[in-house]
Amino acid sequence: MGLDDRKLAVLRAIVEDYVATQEPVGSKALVERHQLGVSPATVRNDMAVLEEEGYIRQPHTSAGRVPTDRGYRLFVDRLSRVKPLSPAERRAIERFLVGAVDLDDVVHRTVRLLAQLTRQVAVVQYPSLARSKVRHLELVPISTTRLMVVMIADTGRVEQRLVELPAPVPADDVTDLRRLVNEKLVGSQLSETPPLVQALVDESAPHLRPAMTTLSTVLLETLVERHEERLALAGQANLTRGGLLDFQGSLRPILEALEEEVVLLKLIGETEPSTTRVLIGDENEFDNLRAASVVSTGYGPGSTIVGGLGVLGPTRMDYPGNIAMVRAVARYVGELLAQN
Amino acid sequence: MGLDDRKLAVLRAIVEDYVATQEPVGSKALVERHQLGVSPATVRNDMAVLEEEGYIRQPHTSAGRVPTDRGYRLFVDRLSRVKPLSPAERRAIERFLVGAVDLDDVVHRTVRLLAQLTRQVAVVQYPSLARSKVRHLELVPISTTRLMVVMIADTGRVEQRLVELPAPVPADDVTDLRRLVNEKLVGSQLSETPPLVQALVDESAPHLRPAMTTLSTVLLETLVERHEERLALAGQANLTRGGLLDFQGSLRPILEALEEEVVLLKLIGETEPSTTRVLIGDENEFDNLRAASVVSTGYGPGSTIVGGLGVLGPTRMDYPGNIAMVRAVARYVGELLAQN
DNA sequence: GCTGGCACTCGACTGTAGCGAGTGCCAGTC
DNA sequence: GACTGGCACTCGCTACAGTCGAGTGCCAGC
Repeated sequence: MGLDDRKLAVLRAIVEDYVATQEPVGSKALVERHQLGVSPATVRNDMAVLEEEGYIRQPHTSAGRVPTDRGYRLFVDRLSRVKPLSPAERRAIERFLVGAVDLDDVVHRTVRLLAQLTRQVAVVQYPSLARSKVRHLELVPISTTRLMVVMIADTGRVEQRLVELPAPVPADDVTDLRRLVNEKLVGSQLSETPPLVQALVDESAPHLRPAMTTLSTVLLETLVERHEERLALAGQANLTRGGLLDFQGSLRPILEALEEEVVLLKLIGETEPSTTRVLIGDENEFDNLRAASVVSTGYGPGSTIVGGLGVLGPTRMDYPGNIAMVRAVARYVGELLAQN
Repeated sequence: MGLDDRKLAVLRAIVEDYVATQEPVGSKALVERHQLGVSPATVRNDMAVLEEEGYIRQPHTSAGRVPTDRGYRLFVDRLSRVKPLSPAERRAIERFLVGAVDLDDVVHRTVRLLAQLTRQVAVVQYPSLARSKVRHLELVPISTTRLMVVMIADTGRVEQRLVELPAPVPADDVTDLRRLVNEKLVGSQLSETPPLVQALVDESAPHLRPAMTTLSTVLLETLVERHEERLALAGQANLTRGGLLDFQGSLRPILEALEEEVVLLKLIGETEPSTTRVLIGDENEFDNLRAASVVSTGYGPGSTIVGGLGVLGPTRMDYPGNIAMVRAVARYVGELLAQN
C-alpha cells in the first residue's frame, strides 16, 4: 500500500506523458523524459506495484502502461500542480467576453470560448430559474382570451408562456392583473413563489378570480414544476481529436448523451458551491459516458452560484489545464453578471 | 446520351439497393432483387453506359457500382416515387407536437421529432425576425439608467436586449417611451422598421429625445442589423450510424460545420417559398459538407414562410423518405403556428 | 438487341515470419 | 535492502505471399 514519493512521481510522469502523447508509456521513455534519477529497471518495479494497486494497467503484455480511472483520480487529487493560464489565454477570455449584449450572448460566447480554450466539449447552464429573483412580469394581450406572460429574472433570463384564459378579459383587468402579480412577486426568489402565487388568487377581486387562477397555474407550472433549465453546448467537433482512440472507437454513446439535457444538467449542475468538480471515467452515473471525464464548476455574480459550466472530454485529458480554464472562465462570467 | 427506360430503371434499382445495403451493388444481385426482365450481362452493358455518363462509379475494379452525386440527382429529380408516410409516422408527428406550450417548446419538439423520424441530423430555424411583425414592445426599468427592451413578435419569438441610457430617466418618461414605441411599431414588419424607428426620434418630445435616440439605436441593431437568427439542432448521434463508411471515415468536418450557425442557415434557410430543396454532395457550397446531403423546406402558418427546417445526412440517404418527412413535419408545424 | 460463357481484375482474407518495444525476473553491486 | 544491468520472453504490428470470389468487360451466338 505504501506509495512512496518516487512511485507517485512515476505515476505523475505516466499520466503527463500519456496525456501528451496518447501512447502507452514505457519505462525507458519515462526515465529519458523525466529526471527520475533511477534506471528503467527500478521504474519497472515501481510500475509493477502501481499496477497491482490499480493505478495503471497494460493494454497488452508487450505494451507500456496507461493510467486507469483510479490513477487519474489520484493524479488529480494529489499530484497535479496548478497550471496558471498563459497571458494569451487570459487575453482571449477577456476579449471574448467583452461586448456581450445580453444573457444569450454571454452564454453563447462563454460556451464557445470554453470549447476553444480547452479543446473539449463545453457546456454552460443558463442561470437557473430556481436561483433567480423575479424582476418583472409582463402580461401582453394577444387576443381577448389569450395572454402572453413574460417573466424577466434578475439574472437576465427571460421566459415566456402563452396563457389561454377561461373567459375574455378586458384591457383594464389585464392592467390590474399585471399590477397585482408584480406587486406580489417582484423581488422574490423563484423557488419560494408557490405560496405567494397561491395568495395572489385568494386576495384578488372576485371578477379577476378566474383569470388569476389560470394565470397562477401557468406561473407555477412554468416557474417551479417544469423548472426550465437551459443549456448551451459547443465543441462537439473536438471529440474527434485523437482519432478514434479515445472513446474506444465510437462517438455514438457520447453524442447521444450530449443530446440529453437531463444528463448534462446532472453532470455540470452545481452541487456544493464554488468547488470545482472532476468526474473521471465511470465515476459518473451514465453508462454512455464511461469513457469520458467532466470538469465543472458553478458560476454566478459575486460569491453566489446561479448555474454551472464545464467541459467534457476523454479520460485522457489535461486535467490541470482544464480545471484552470474552467475556473477562470467561471470567474470572468461571474464578474460579467455582477455588472448587470 | 440516350438513357432509355431500362437504364433509368437500373439506376433507380442501384440507388435503392445501395441506400438499403450500403454496399456496392453488382449486376447479378440487381436482377435477382428487381424484376428487370433481362440478364445480368445486359444490365452490365447498361451499367457501363451509366458509368460513362457519370451517374454511377466503381469504387474499385472488382466491385459493384455506387451512385455518384449526379446519379442521386437524377434519381431525386426523375426517378424517385413519393413515399407516403406510414400511419405510425403520422401518429408520431401528431403526438409529438400536441402539448407544446410556447415557441421554444415547438421548435425543440420539432427538431427532435425530425431527427427521430429521419434518423438524420435535424435543423430547425426559429421563425425569422425579418418575417415577423412586432406584437408588443416592453420596456422594463432595471435601474434609472438601464432599461431592458423586450420585443414580442407575432411569430411567438421574444427577444430582449439591455439598453444603457445616457442619463437617468424617470418612471413616467419610461411609460411615455413605451407608449410611443408601441404606437409606432406594433404591427409593422420588422424588415420595414428602420424608417419608422427614425421617425420615432424625430417626433418625440425634446426631453425624451436622448433616451429615445439610444433606444432607437439598440432597436435597429437588435432587430435589423444583427438579424438574430436562431437555430435548434438534434440527432448528431445519427451521424455515427453506418459505421465510418459514410463521410469517408471522419465526422470532424461535419461536426465542425454543424457548429456554424451561418452554414446551417445557408443550408436550410428557405429561398423560394414552399419548395422542398435537396442539396446533394458537393452541390452545397461548403467543403466540409462535400459528403453530405441536405433536404430542407420552408414552414410557416398558412401559406406564408417564416423559417426553414430540414435534415442533413450522408449522400447515401433515403431521399424519398426524408423528403416526405420534412414536408410533413413542416406542414404540421405550420398548422400549429397558425393556431396562435 | 439480348444472352451465356469465359478470362481477367483486384480487394478481402488468411497464414507465416521477422521486428521491436516493453516487460518480469534474477543475480550482482553499493 | 535498494538499485541496476542483463537477459529471456511476450505479443502487437507490419510485410508478404497465396487463395478466394464477387464482379466485370468482351465476344460469339441466337
